[in-house]
Amino acid sequence: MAVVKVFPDDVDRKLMEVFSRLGYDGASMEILSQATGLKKASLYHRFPGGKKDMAAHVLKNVEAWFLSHVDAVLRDEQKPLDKRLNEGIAAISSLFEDGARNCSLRMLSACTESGYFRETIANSFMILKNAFTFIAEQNGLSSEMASKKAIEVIINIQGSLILSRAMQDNGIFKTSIADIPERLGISQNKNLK
Amino acid sequence: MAVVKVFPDDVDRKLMEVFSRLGYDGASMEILSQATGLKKASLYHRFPGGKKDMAAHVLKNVEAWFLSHVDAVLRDEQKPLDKRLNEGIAAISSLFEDGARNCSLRMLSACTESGYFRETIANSFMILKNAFTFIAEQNGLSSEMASKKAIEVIINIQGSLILSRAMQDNGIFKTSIADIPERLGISQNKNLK
DNA sequence: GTCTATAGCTTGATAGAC
DNA sequence: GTCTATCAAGCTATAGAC
Repeated sequence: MAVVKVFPDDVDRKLMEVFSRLGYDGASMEILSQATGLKKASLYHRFPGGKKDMAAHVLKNVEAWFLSHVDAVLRDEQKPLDKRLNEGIAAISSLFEDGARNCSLRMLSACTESGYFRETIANSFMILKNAFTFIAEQNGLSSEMASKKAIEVIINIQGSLILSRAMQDNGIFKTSIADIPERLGISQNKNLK
Repeated sequence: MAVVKVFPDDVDRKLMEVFSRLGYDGASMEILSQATGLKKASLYHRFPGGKKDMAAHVLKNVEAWFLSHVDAVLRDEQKPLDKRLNEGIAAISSLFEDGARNCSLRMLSACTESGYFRETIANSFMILKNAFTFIAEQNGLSSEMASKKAIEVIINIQGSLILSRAMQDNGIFKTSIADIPERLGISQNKNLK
């Protein structure tokens, strides 16, 4: 399977990496400047609103990424259900570097400017929830149960990411990710291409 | 059931509240001063090492709290298994204000000084893991399975807390918390005093 | 569109009176 | 043990050359 190139633009990717590692308040303009290779004035040229604009831009990129790499994938009925699911899971795993990278949504959801980002972050989580609910329903679960299971999947992704970083053991994330199909009651066919 | 008074000392409690809301980098000395009602110089008198000392002190308090309100409770064999579990869960729920408050461990685990706190944070998570593993083993689970289930419990607490805050719906946390006994295979006896 | 230089403010931290 | 006053450093943000 091809490696998922998370963000094609280098600056976008570096901004996401810094915010997801240090959060909004920990990511200073100096750090963001060094990470991107752009001087501070250049960053202000690209993002007139400053740091808030940069973080909002990262969140917008993350939302678009979830739409194309998870939502669209899980809803692509041209492929078998379990294959779609595996693809979406693999994408998520690569976004978080198999447990080595924190989630930008989480890192930007609790900071001195959290009010400014709240709606965007909630929307991204909702996209994920709806995508997993869709595939769970297609697998035969009731609407209510599918929704519950979808939330559990997101909880497990977020929680295992925290524990993986805290315990410095990516295995926690990997195990949690590997259990997602079973959690949704979708069995794995190992012989699929 | 008596309300669990999280931290008896007012200053300790306020410090915990600020760090758990804004994280390390978002919690400025000015904010910490206003929250505690102590001027900055007074805070430095109590915590010569400054902000790092304050955060470390919060983490030490949290660790002690987990030992007394969760670990000791789950291991108290004088009480029936399900009652112990309910008590520990209720304590955790009150620490996080039924889903309204972020976890200090998480908020301090990813910041510009995260290396300074890493061991303490990992230790607190290990205390929780061992406590839940203990009660799961007592319930008849194999050592391996009990450990796996204990990690799942912590993952669910952390993940549901994130989602609750992001979606502004404490029900997500409450549901996840309520499912813990079932997750450990420990049935509930509603008639227990 | 990127840079150097700098303004103006906030930060973490300290000195010293009481 | 708490306070007022203050410092040097780092911060976000801007002006203006190229």
